[in-house]
Amino acid sequence: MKTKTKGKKQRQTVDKEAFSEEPAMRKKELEKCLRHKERRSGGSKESSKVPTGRAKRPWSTKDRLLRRLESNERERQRMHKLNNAFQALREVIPHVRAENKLSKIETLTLAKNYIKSLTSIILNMSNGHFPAVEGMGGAWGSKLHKEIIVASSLSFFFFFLKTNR
DNA sequence: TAGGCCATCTGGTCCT
DNA sequence: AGGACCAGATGGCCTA
Repeated sequence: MKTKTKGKKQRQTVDKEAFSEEPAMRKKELEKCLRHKERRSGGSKESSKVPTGRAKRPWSTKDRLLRRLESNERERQRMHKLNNAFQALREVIPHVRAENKLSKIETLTLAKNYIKSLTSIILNMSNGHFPAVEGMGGAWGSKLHKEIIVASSLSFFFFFLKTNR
């Protein structure tokens, strides 16, 4: 059972704990999963994806379900990590809506604008060359990131020298 | 009540 | 081979 923050909703998850409980419960969850699966596969929209060439695994229905549940759990953990990262980002972005939690899209947009602002501030302060912000693509994650840190440090250093003379 | 936002499930694909 | 990543689907909660 997972509880969402904000008391928004309580969602029933078919997790391994439930799976390993008493047989009646286990059977119920199994049936629920299979029903859900049938509903999806028997839906109006047929999957247009080309089946992979990978050999079919000789797993029983139960094994398949167990692996599915494990996979679900991993995916849940991954999403939780992603949400933690979003939360960490929210906490470092200055914004006016302190009482309302920023949505994910708002967080990303604000972060982008914030970075842009800081970059232009650094650029103005250092008065030197700085790589163009637009069109840098993947470089943001590595090379440019280091350059920003170096530029920030230099800017701060020069600023410090000027103001402490 | 419609629309926005979100968590979760799921199956395909990529990567190690 | 198996885990990570991704995108689509689904359904719940909240607000205007």
